[in-house]
Amino acid sequence: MKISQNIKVAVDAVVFGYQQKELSVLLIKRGVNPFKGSWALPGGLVLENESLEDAVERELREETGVTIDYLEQLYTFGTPGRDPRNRVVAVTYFGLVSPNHFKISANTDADEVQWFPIHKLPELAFDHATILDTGLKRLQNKINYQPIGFELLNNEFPFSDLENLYQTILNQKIDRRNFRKKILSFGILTETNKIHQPSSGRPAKLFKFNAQKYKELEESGFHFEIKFA
Amino acid sequence: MKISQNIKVAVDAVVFGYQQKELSVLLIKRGVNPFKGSWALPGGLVLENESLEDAVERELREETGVTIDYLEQLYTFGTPGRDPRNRVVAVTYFGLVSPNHFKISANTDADEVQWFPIHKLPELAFDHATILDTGLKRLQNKINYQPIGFELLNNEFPFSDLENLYQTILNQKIDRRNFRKKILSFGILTETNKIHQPSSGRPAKLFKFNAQKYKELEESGFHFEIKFA
DNA sequence: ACAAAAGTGTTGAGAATACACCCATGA
DNA sequence: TCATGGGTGTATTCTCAACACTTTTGT
Repeated sequence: MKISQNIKVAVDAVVFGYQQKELSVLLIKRGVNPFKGSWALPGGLVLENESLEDAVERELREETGVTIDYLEQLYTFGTPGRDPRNRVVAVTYFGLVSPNHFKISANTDADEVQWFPIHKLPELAFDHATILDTGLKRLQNKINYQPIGFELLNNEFPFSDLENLYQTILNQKIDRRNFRKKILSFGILTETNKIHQPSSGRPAKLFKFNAQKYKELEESGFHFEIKFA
Repeated sequence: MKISQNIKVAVDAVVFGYQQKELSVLLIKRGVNPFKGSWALPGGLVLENESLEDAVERELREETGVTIDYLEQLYTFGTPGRDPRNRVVAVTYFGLVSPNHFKISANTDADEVQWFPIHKLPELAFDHATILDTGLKRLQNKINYQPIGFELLNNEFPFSDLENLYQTILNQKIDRRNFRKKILSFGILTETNKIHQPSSGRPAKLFKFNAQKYKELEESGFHFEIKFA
């Protein structure tokens, strides 16, 4: 049974960053048709001998100059007609970028790539709005049971950053005392002896996520899990 | 930028069934090279104008004659070299089949399709062992926070079936009293007035999963979740 | 009467929640 | 001294875990 199939395979990435208490997504402005001039998720066709992960990383590098800190597969979108030219199956990825990699477009036209706060998104090309939404839901879910939030913070951070991050992503208030108690009880944060000087107010101790410790705990049956009132 | 890309897109399905206290997977015996004669997951190339879901359903129908009761996307495997012929990207699906759809191969050679208990698997073609494992993990995870277990049982079932199902899938003993209490407290089971006569022992009431009720509860913020000692 | 599976409650321990004031710093 | 954000403890409620005997039926 020989089937002549002419479907293209692409990768697209929903990449989140967090700065100044805002969650943002990395978008590029399309330079070619279709949807020329529209904003879209970074991505493109997979090369013949390239793994899917390599393809995403390459596209991100080429189109945005961003260094990605966390990457996992999100979902595959393949409905016929989602690309007006050919049939394109898009394997999408979910990425996180830490603030020190937040600077973008070292090697591309600065007009063509930009962080958009999640509440100020432009119209998106193709079905990218759906993809983005899928990515956001993944983030909102996963942050409750995997320590991925740390990827969106500096290596060393004051506790309030973590609080704010969760509040921003989940879009709800959380109890500061209970949250701190819970997170600290996990024993996956190391207290550094540095302190952070906020623009005003009392200085704060800086903490560090201890990935090594987390792995150990995980292997001995520990589950990171946060619930909110 | 024109890229000539010659990657094929396939779908494969990890389909689970549950009968006689055993969890089984649906496999087919390959009739063509490569891996002719090997067991493999049902699947095949996507047709030009067919959605991915349609493709899985078609392949399952054609190759196994099975009617699927639950289907969701699992993961996409695309490492170059996973198929020795062309580059093939496989979008894999995770399926569940209820006991009344357990009969297979109405329209295919009976030798070519078979349920294999999860602990008596043959060698599998391609990277299908990895895919199967991914599917099994999905099942083991998801059964804890989504009411998908019911898809593996008859429409009406005695409580012990549910207990055994969880024990089988999670491969651990669970406390009957606590389990029943927890599940019933959700209010997503309807007690029928039928009873089930076991081969020996006291007859049991039959229950039914109330999908309507579950949807309502879910919309009002309820989360199905089971934890075990 | 016995074997087999169904059905059923209570108690203690630990976790989640709700809640408000003092502290350290810079302006 | 004031404004700003950091840091901390307790009492109550709820949920989870541990645990064993009685009931109904067929043989």
